[in-house]
Amino acid sequence: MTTPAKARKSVTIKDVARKAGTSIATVSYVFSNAERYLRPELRERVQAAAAEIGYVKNAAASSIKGKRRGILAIVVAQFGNSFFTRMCVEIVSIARQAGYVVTLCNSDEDPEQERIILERLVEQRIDGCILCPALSLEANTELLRRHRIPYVILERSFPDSSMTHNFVGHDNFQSGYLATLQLLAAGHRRIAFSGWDSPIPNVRERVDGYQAALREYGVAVDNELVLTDELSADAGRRMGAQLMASGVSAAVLGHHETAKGALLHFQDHGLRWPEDLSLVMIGTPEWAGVLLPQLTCIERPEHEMAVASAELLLSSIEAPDHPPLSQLFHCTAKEGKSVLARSQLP
Amino acid sequence: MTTPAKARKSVTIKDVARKAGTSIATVSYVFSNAERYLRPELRERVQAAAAEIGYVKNAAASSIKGKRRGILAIVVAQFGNSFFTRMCVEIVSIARQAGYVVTLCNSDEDPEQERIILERLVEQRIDGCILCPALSLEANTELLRRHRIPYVILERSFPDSSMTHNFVGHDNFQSGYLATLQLLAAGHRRIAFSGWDSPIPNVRERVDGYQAALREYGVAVDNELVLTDELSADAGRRMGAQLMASGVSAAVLGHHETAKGALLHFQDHGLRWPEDLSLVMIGTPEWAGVLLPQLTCIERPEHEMAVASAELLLSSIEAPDHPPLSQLFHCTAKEGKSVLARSQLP
DNA sequence: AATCGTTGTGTAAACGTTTCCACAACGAGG
DNA sequence: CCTCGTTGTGGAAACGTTTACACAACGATT
Repeated sequence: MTTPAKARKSVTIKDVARKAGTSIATVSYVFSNAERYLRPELRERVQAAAAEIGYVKNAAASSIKGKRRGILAIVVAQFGNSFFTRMCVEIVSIARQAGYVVTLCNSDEDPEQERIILERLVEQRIDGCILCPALSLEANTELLRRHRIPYVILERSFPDSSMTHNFVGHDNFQSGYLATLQLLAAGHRRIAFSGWDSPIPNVRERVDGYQAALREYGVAVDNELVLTDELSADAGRRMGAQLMASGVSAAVLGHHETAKGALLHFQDHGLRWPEDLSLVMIGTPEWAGVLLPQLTCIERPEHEMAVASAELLLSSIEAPDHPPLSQLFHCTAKEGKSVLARSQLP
Repeated sequence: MTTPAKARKSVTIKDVARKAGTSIATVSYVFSNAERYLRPELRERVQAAAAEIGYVKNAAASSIKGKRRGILAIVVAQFGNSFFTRMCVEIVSIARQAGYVVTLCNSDEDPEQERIILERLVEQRIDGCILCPALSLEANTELLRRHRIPYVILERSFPDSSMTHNFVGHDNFQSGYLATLQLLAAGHRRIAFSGWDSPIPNVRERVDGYQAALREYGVAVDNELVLTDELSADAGRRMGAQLMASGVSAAVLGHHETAKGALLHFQDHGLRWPEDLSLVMIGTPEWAGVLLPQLTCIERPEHEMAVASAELLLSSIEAPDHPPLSQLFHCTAKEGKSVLARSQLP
């Protein structure tokens, strides 16, 4: 009777030591302690033995002796959102250069999912985390703090958070302000705002910026012109219809997801931009590049934000007791063809 | 002189045991061995103690005793490609339900990057991997096989691979065929193909499908009409120009990335579809949803493919010695407004 | 009262690393 | 020839878990 081929045990440091005719300590020094001086001949002999039997060190085992884990995580609330996708790509590549593997997670705007994800990440004893939180902040960052896992809050800020958390995000007030300014400067006075009806402060801040810009131009703020709805293309279509009915000459599309629906509605119903309605959109989704006439977009400095958050995380891993840092980035207007200059009449 | 606050050691199973007045074995049973019977009172006491001092088990430590690691990985060659992004979202969510955390990696079409990534993943002793390989297959899957890490090749197949690898992908021949068929059926006869000039077989197979469809309709294959170029919007623009100059009445846009450039070129130069040129695109990028007139797209069954690859991976983790399985999915045409029916003249 | 299952609990030996520390080998100085 | 630094190497004790196994406690059988 033949014994069934049983799963071969994995190759360990011991096997390498035996093969190279040395001790396990030496092998460990070769792979995990570059400072330690070893006779070059010995070092090479060990490496050759390792290569021959296909040894790769076990990061899990090494981490329980206090070495760093080698894993970072990014937890975002909207993984499909290309703003996050693009930043993730950059963050992952920076992290890899620093020797980390990155776990990407999607909470899908669900704080409960987020909690489950973070618990699993804590189980894995990740070295650090970049978090774009769903809805609320305290509940889940508490978990990270208790386990002394350095983290950076990305893009979504909450009141008073700068004292307790590392933060990288953009100035939502400014993006709302800047968007509105494009339209005001072109002579528009009846300007609507459409956006996501969200409990997170970002949207509210954009509206505040919008209103501040209006006031600066002496335009009365009309709350009827602030439209918000849920985050879907259908909701966007509804708002598109409302915009068409509202009689405004210009609109700020405050969130790309709903903007998509509004634009589809416009196309379906023959509304042309900028002839019939001037538009400025906050954000630069993939499709903004192919849609003509090109929209004027308020662009977030994605690259800088990705670099900043990655570096902030890496440095707070190095210095865990460093006081929290906040970095607020500003947007720039990327001019398209969607704003029509209009005679300056009331 | 005050001692500096040193990093508190992490909470371990021992602390819980001490707090609950029991042994570490019992604590371990509570958290990692659901079958084991324990007095309910004891179980609860342990859980309460753990909650109180904030214990979370260390997955790394538990994995070195042979328990599964709890980490899967997806390595794709084009992370920004929304086809992959959307599948990733689904795979991650299926994996999470099975208790895994998923690491997402981007090789950026670079086999060397891919190797580095896979080596790190092996270091982490991941439980399984879904891989969309850059350029070649053998070099890097060898590493996974040697470490007995179950894997599934996604979307990119290579000759003879079905014997050695698990595979989930779509039938590129069929997608090329189906795209061309839309145009042939509408009466077109001079039909161009534009696509990515890639060493991976996918594109070649699409061209084969395109040519097979032509032959089936008795149309002579003209190699001049097969355009390929690198993967960029600029290359797409070049091909757009070539298409306009070629005098064809219809074209298959064989890859969304170059298609984007071609469409921009068309828009810039006043070429309208379907009036001036009928178009069918293989793939459904985000922007296909907003561009009017809506393109007829050849759609891959993303959802089914995501589910299939996740389940294939999970099941080959359960049964590592199961022979490799290949699943080939078929595309469907999603009709838009970009194909003009044309009188059946030669 | 001695024996025997049951049932529940804890001791201790792994797992694959890292790293402290002891010590071997060796040439130089007495 | 002995001692003493150097310098390089390896023995062995951790790290936080899991789990085989021994055993305590207890009621039921002889």
